[in-house]
Amino acid sequence: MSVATVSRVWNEAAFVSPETRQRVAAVATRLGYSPHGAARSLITRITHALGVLLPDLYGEFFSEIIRGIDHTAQAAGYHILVSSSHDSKVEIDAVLRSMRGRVDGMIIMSPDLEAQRTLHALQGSFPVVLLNGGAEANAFDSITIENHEGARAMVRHLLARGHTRIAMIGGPQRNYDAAERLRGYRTALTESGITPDESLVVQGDFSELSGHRAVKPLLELEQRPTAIFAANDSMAIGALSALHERGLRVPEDVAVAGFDDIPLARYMNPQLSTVHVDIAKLGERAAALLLSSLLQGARPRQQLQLSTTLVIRSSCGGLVS
Amino acid sequence: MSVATVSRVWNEAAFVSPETRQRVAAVATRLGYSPHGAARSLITRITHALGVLLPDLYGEFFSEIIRGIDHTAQAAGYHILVSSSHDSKVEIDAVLRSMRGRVDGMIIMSPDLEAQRTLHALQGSFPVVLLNGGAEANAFDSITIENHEGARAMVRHLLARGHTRIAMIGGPQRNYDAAERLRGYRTALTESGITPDESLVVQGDFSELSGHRAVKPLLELEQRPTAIFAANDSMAIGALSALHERGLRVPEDVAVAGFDDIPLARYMNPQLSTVHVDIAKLGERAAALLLSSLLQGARPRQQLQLSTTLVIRSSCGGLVS
DNA sequence: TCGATTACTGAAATCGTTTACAGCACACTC
DNA sequence: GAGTGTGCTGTAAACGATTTCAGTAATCGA
Repeated sequence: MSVATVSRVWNEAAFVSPETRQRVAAVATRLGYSPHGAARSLITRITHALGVLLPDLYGEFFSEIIRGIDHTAQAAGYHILVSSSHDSKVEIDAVLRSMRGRVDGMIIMSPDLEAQRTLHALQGSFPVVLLNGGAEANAFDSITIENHEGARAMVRHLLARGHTRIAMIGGPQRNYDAAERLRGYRTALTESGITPDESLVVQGDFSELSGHRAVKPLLELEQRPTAIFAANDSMAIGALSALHERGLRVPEDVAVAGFDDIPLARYMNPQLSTVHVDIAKLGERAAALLLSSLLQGARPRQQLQLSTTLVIRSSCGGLVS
Repeated sequence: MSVATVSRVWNEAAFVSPETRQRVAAVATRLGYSPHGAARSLITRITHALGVLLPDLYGEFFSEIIRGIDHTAQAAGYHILVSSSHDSKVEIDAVLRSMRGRVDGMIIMSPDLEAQRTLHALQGSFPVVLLNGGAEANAFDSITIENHEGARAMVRHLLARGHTRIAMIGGPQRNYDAAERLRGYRTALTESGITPDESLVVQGDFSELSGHRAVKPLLELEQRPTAIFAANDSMAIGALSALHERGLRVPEDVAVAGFDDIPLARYMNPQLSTVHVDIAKLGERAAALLLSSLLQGARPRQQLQLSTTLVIRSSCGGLVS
């Protein structure tokens, strides 16, 4: 019984007589044999694994992304190899190197604008899908959220409700999504003839704590804002709790809105108005994009945009009457 | 220039003259060379990857677990290969097989009591750490949460606050954690001379929605409960929102408590009392346990228990005065 | 000057598969 | 009965690294 025959049985390929097939199968189960992944990948050049590079694994946003990626990957028989928290060029390089030969392609989310440049060198050498990639997006397959449109729509809604002093809690500096959302905020304001007041923009870092902290300076302004728009839900939730602690009612005293629509947004009290992003779908689409480029081989680059929808709940006072 | 020399340069092993080292390094960067993972693993029998099997990737609990695992794994130069949602024996087998030769060891979380039996066969063949494994736990390295103690402590606190009709929203059937928490609830009741009333126990599935739904039957009881203890925070949050919708005040009308202390618990309104579990640490410990068994080789099996602490916030009325 | 030691480099086996190719029996055709 | 398929199985060469062992040149001591 040669190894070749065993291999053929295992792959259900070529002509193998039923009896040998039986015999091999029997021995295999008896010995508890299963093929060695690394050895197979070595010769077939297929690993059945997708690399996933994320900036961080904190919070529901990333949990949802991973869930989405894993969902479609698994359906296609792929595993995912996760690595997180890589912003600097050196780190990204290291991860990329250590994943060589272990994955068939990569999904890279690196909203840090600096790190984007690192990716430039990668171009074409290796199947890559960029998630929320900024400038470099069109050099790769990529998928992004309609950040600008989403933020603009939310601010327009707040304006329609009569708010004129709308504050924004921004995201981390150098973060692509954050920058786009801020831009959308400014667009909406100027479109309705309001000059953005820079004292109304406080910088956060997408964490609940930073949202909590951002409230103080805003309330100390001479002219208090009547609405606060946070660049993501976590910060909006932080802001919500800070407002409660100060005895301010939401939405009566201050309206609050977020961005992302993480699962818990609707369970807040008051329920959080936000810009809905189907985060899991973002992951699913990214995985699908990568898989299609793996299976189809060369094809023109694709740039996808995931649309957002406004979800008006009670934290901003409900629908415009 | 032979491949052997290149290998030596790359591994910084043995004697290589500085000049050759230079030359190799130069050519390597010029060609953008980096070693092939699968090929290395094949001969060294080291993959520098940890397999992670989770029942599901939904919610903050799992996101925190992954974060914890990834954190220590990454510090040790390991990646993690994730696979989710495997309850049936067939699925678990398939994943285990497909990971052979791709990972050095596995962290398996499979709270489903049925699936546990599947693992039995694995024993000893392969480094495995069980996360919250029930019956099979002592056949492997394992780490569990003090579910029973945590639940007991919380119910005792509610009793101390004068509640006598305490309802419980339980977790999925056949789930080890859920079963232990329920057991702790019953222990606390009987310890203080109260016979557990089965009509006060509603089954959920750890999701927010199920927590939300569980409230209705409880409020329709002739003798309403004055406190609701949910087997996890997600369900507690669901219950909270259901109570608000019905115009009931928390904690004045009904006290609510959860289990896990997910990051958002403290941002709820009212802030959620809960049993604190350092979830990320659970993941970290599991990874550390696995890594230590990989590096140290044979050593006696270890069983760890992660302790819990009571976090009393306002949703159950605060501290006992 | 010669052998021994040292410092480095190369040849070749190895890991566990896949796969092209060759080989072998048997049946079929002419 | 010779030639030609057909159906199956085995041999051996990959894949890209690591590692043992042997080989070579330079250095050293006597």
